[in-house]
Parts: sequence; structure tokens; C-alpha cells
Amino acid sequence: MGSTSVEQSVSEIATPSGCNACEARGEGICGVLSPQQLARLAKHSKRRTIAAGCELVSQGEEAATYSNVLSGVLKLAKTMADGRQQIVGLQFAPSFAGRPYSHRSAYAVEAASETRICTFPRQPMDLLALEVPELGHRLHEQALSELDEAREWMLTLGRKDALEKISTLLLYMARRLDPGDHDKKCFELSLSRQEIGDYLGLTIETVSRQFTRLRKLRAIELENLRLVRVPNVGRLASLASVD
Amino acid sequence: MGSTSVEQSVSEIATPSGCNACEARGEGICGVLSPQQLARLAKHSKRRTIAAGCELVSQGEEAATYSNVLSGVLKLAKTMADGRQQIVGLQFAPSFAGRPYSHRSAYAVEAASETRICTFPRQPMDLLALEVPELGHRLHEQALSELDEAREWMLTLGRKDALEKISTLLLYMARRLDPGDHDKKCFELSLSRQEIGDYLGLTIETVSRQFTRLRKLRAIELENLRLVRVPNVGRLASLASVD
DNA sequence: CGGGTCGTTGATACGGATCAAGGCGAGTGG
DNA sequence: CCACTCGCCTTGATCCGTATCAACGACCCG
Repeated sequence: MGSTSVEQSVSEIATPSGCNACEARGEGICGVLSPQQLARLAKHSKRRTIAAGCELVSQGEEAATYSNVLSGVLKLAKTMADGRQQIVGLQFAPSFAGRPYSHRSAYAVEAASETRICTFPRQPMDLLALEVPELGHRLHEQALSELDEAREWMLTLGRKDALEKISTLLLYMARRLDPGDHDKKCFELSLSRQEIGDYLGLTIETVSRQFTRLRKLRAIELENLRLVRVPNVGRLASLASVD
Repeated sequence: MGSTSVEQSVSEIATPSGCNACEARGEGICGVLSPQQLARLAKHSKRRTIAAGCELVSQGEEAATYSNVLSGVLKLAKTMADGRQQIVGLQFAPSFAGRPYSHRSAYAVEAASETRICTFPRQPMDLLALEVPELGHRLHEQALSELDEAREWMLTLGRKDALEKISTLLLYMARRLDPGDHDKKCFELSLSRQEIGDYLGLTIETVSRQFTRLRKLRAIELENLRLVRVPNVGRLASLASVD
């Protein structure tokens, strides 16, 4: 699980003259900014493509920049002194990544898959968030929905068994990566078996066994190790003990 | 675990002409409001004393009011269809309780111990939060620190064993209920053994055994079932595997 | 081809759940 | 005042789900 440094994996640095064409402009936080405000931020912003496994911010570090996720998935992970690890959240496009208003990050931020992000320095962003109520509000809303998600996950971690945990994760990923309310879903899992274990408080062996179990139950099909097909979302949801 | 209704347990309703004397005024949400703004909120606010076990908001309900916790402890709990329960957070004075900007509550809010709160209707509060950046910011900060706390708890739930879980909880309660950086702490536990289990993903029997274990290890002393004395915070922290 | 990483599968160990019994304090009624 | 009950907690015996240990397969890359 050796994480590469950011510098090594920058494969594209472009000045964002093209905020207007940015895919995160609509739903992301930039959507609420006026052209002038956007210019203030964009002056120092950089687009980067981050390789899977690359660490953006390490645990305990006071990050100098925030990011918007343009595509791909970031994982937020806490590691204990003896190496035990817990993933405490994932960030999909087009979300904002960072802990607003200066705080050491209590977790590392790492690319789960190859990820494109737009980074910008913390200070102007914090100022803008205080000056522009709409921006502050957008960040607040995101924090609230991450809080809802974290609490939902506490229920999964504390009270579900291994099969329910894996089903819950697959359902969650399916909803994020193949949106819309089809009955069937298909998506590319952006986490390794180890990472799934670290998200659910399980070992890789248990993760693997439950995948096999779900396949035998015909709740999922695996095209390959990463490509998951869910033929019937309702059945998976009932295995996950989700509403 | 029968929860009484709010109405039955109101033992004191006073018009808050006395916001100025309010103990939550300084650190709480209200601290950032001008007298006029405060008046707008206070017009509809009510102080109540809530008995332990009384449910303020039920899971899935769209709450009509927010509250400030003046004293005591509220617990936030999620319950699955088959009855499994997980506590996903506690709120101590002087914090704000509620999900800003209208959303169904994903969890029930219940008094863990006898609790005094100040309630006020949602709508004027939401408006005020949008109009007064300082208030929005304060709520945002609280959401962020609850998020940090929830993620810390995910690590506890997913990766710690029973002894570490109980030690982590006791340390957390000690810090909240007996603040200051003494080496010794003493506090009244506001949760039953069942509730502790529901917070940590354990059964009451396991909770009880770990209490006994901690007593034998001389990491805690129990005056009675609820009154805990911690002779050496550092030792408890190392049992909790906390930084 | 050999070596490395990642995932799967099997055998066994162990921590916490479950089942069962009993203790203790508070409230109630005789 | 005591006997009784009820809720809450503790302790012991046993069971089971997941961790651990070990072997092996699939795939990739040198």
C-alpha cells in the first residue's frame, strides 16, 4: 500500500481559464460564485490528475489547499499507531474535499482510483466562504450530508454482520457510480478488497468470502474483480437490511 | 426502554425574557446574535426540562423545532426494522440540536439524562441562519466538529476491540463531563449499560465484563453503577489506543 | 521463466454473542 | 416493617461469526 507523492503523479497542469467549461461548475461549490469571485479563486487554482494510491493530504497535516473532485474517487482514511486502518468516507465528483476554516486533517486523503481534481489555496477560499453566504451555505450543506452519511455508516459498522456490510457498500457504490433508479446497476468498484475491509471493519478474507456468497446468492455478478453487476437492486437492499 | 412523550415531562415553561441570563448565551448559537435578532427567535422559544428517556424527535420525522441543550445530554439513535439500535452521537450543553435547513431526521433524538433545553421553531431559525453569516458559520463549525467526531467513532466501531471501545467511551465522557486537564477525572455516566452497548456496537454483557476488567486493571473506580472515577487519564488513554 | 501483487479458499482459533442464573437496589403493597 | 416484584447489572457456560494462519490460483511485469 505504498502511496506515491503528489509531485510524481501530476500528469497535467493547466491554468483554469476554462472554469466555464468545468464539469464541476454546476453542482459543485463553484456554481454559486459570480465570475469575479470565481476569478479570485481560479487565479491560484490548478488542475491535476492524481494516480490511484497517491496521498494528497496526510493524517495530522494542516493542508495548504482544498480541492474539488472532478472525476474519480478520493478516500478519507484514519490509521492507528499500530497500523489498523479505517476508511471514514469517500468523495465522489463533484464534491469539495477539505476541512474548511483551518484545522489539522484528522485523516489522510488519498486517491482511490485515478482522480482528476482542481486544487486551490486555503486562505482565499476561507475568506470567500465567509464573505459569500451562498458559498458558506453550500459548504455547510455538504458537511451536513457527509455527517448523515457518516452516521449511517456507524450503524453499518456497529450493528450489521459481514454479509449486510458488503451488501450495504455495494448498494452505496452502485447508487453513486451508476445513478438513476434502474432496477439493474453496473459499475466499476474503485476500491480493492483491502480497502473494502478497511471501510467496513473486516479482513480481506471475510470480504472475499462474502463476495463469493453474494455471487452464489445471485445478488451480484462479477465481470472481473472490479466490475460489478447488480441484477436486482431491491434484492441487494434487502440483504443489506436497508430501508 | 419506553420513551415518554414530551408533553408529560414538561415541568417548567418560562418565557425567555431571560436570554441575557441564559447559560448557553456565550458559547452556544445565540452568542452571535444581536439583541434584535435574538428577540426574533426568542419570541417563539420555550424552555423545557425533559425527563430521561423522553423522545424529542423520532426517526424519520420532520422536526418542527430546533433546540439548544442547556444542561444534560441528548442521544441521537438509529433503529433498524428488526430492532437493532445504534447511537450515532451525543449532544452536551451548550450545543445546538437539529438538522438545519429542513430534512427528515435520520435518527431519533432522546434525552439520555434529565435535560434542560430551549426550543424554537425551525423556520425563523433557518431564515436567520441564511441572513446572519455569523450564525450560519457557527452552525457550520458545529456540523464540522460533529463530523470529525462521527468519523473518529467510525474508527472505534470498525477497528477497536471491546476493551478499547469502553475505554474510548469513558475517556470521551470524562473529557466532556469533567473538563480541564486534570490527571484524575470523575463524572456521572449519563448512559445505561444498554445505551453504552448501543453506542459501541456491543451487548450489555460484554459492556459489563469490560467494566469489571477495567476495575481490576485499576483504570477506573466505580462509586456506584453510574459514578465513574478515573485515577489516571493517561493509563485509560493508552488502553483506549488513543493518540 | 521467475517473482510480485492481489484475490480466493480451507483449517483452526478466539473474541464477543447468546443463553441462563442470580445479585442488588428501588418501589409497592400487605 | 417485611415480602414481593421489577429493572438493571453481573457472572458463568456455551456457541458462532469473524480473525488468523496457511496454501494456492490468476494475473502482470521484468
